[in-house]
Amino acid sequence: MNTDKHPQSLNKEDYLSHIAFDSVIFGFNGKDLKILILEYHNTGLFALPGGFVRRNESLAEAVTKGVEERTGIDDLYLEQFQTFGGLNRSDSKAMEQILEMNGLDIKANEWLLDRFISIAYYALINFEEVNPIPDPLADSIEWYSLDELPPLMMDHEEIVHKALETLRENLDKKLLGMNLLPAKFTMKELQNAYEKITGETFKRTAFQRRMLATKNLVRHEKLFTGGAHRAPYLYSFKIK
Amino acid sequence: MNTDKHPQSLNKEDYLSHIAFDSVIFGFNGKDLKILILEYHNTGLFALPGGFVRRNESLAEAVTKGVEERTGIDDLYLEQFQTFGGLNRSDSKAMEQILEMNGLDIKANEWLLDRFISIAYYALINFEEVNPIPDPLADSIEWYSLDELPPLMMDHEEIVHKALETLRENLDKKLLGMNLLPAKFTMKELQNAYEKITGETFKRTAFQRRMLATKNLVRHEKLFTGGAHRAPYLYSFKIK
DNA sequence: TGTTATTGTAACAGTTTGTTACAATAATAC
DNA sequence: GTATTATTGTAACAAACTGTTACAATAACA
Repeated sequence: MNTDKHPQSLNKEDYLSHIAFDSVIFGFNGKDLKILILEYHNTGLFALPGGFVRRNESLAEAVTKGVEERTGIDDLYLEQFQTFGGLNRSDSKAMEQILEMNGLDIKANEWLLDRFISIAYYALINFEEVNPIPDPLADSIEWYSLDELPPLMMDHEEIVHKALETLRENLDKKLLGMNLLPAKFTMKELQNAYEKITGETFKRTAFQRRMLATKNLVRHEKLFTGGAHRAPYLYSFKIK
Repeated sequence: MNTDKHPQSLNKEDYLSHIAFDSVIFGFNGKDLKILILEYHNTGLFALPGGFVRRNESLAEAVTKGVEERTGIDDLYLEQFQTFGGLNRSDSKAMEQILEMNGLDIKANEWLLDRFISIAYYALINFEEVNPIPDPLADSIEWYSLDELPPLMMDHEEIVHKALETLRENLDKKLLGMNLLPAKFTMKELQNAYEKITGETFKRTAFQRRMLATKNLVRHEKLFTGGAHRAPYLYSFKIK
C-alpha cells in the first residue's frame, strides 16, 4: 500500500475482515436537505463516506475517526441506525477499479474485495459551518440534494433511504436541535427544515405553537435583515 | 469439529470472521415479561441465543435460521435493533471453556476466540405456543423474567437493556400485536402486557378507550371462564 | 334471589390541536 | 412623514383527545 498517498494503512492484519461502516451526513442549507457523497478518482463511482474497523479500536471509535478523516469534518455526532448484510452488498469489480485508479496493488489488498457487512450511521450537521475535504482515495466530496443523488455504489441508495426514514421517526425526539440549523434561526427556517425532512407541510400558527410548547427553544433578539414586514425573532435550542 | 454432536459445522472457512449475532426473544406469560437465555454445558455461563454468518447467506437469513436452530422455535419475526462493537465484547476464556466442555478442539476453532462484532435482534413470541429446545452446545434454554436474569456473558446484559428500550419505543407503532399475546386475549391481558413492557401503569377506562380508538382490535365472543363477575370480551389484532 | 367482583360505557372536565382572525411591525414607495 | 405591503406573533374559538368519575351490566357463587 502506498503510504505516501495514503497515510492510513490498509493492511489486512490491522483490520477486522468483513466489517465496514458507512455514513449518511445530512445538512440543511435553508432550502434543501442534502447529504455528503464521495466520488472516487477516475471511476465515476459515487459512495457514502465509509471505512473499516481496526482490531484495536471499538466500532464507535472507528466510525467517528473514520468519518472525520474522510469528510474533513470534526465533532460529528453519529448515530447508528442499521446494519446491512445482504449478499448483494459487495461489488469486487468496483473495488478493484477504485484500487487500480488510486495506484494500489490489488493482490495486496485482496481482502477489500471480499464480502462486507456494513454498520450504517447518520449525522446531522450545520451546513454553513463545515467545509468537507475529500480523503486521498476520493476525487471530491459534495453535498447532494436528496432528490438529485447520483447513482450510488452497491446498496448505498438503500442505506440513504433507510437513514432518511430513521431521521423522520426521530425528528421530534431529540435530533433536529443538534446540528442541522445555525445556532440561531427563525421559526420559518425551523419549519422549512421540518417540512423538508418529513415531506409534509404544516400550518404556520400550529407549528409555531407546537414548537414553543416543547420548551426547547430560547427566544433571542429579532432579525432585521428581512423584507418589508414585521421582523421575526431568532431562536436557539435549549441545551438539556 | 465433532459433527456427530454438532451437525452445524463451524469451519472457519464457511463463516464470515469477526461477525456474530445475538437475539433477545421476548415472551409474555400473562404476568411477566420474559426472555430466553441459554446455559452452556458445565460452565455456568449464560448467554443470549446467537450465532455466526455463513459466507453464502445474508445476515438476515443467518439470523432467522440460526436463532430457530438454537431455540427450537419456528417462524420468528426478528427485528434488528443495534450492532455492538465495543472492545469489551469478547471473552476468549469463556469461549474456550464452552468449546472445552463440549469436547471441541480449541486450536481448530481458534477463530471463535477472536474479537466479534455482534448484530442484535429481538423478537416477540407467544409464550404459550412455543416449546424452546436447546441446541447441542447448550445445556438448557429457559425463560427468565427480566428482573430475575442470571449474570450474562460479555455485554449481553447491555444488549438486553437496549432491546427492552427499543421495544418500549416501538410498542405503539406496530409491534405488540405481532406475537406477544395469544391469538385472542382480553383487554386486561393487553393492559398487563403494556404495563409490564413499559413499566408504567394505566387507568383501565382510558386504556380501553385508547386501544379501541386505534381500530386495530377486533372484538370476538365473551370469555366465560372467569370469576363471579361480568365476562370480558376477547379481542384479536386486525391484520393490516 | 341476592351478593360480589369486574367489565363496558357514558358523562363531564381539562388539555391539546386545528383554524381563523387580526393587530404589530419592518422595509419600501410616495 | 405617511401609506402600503408582506410577514410575524398571538389571541380566540371550535374540534378532537385524555383523564377521571360514575354507574349499569353482567357471570359465578352462596
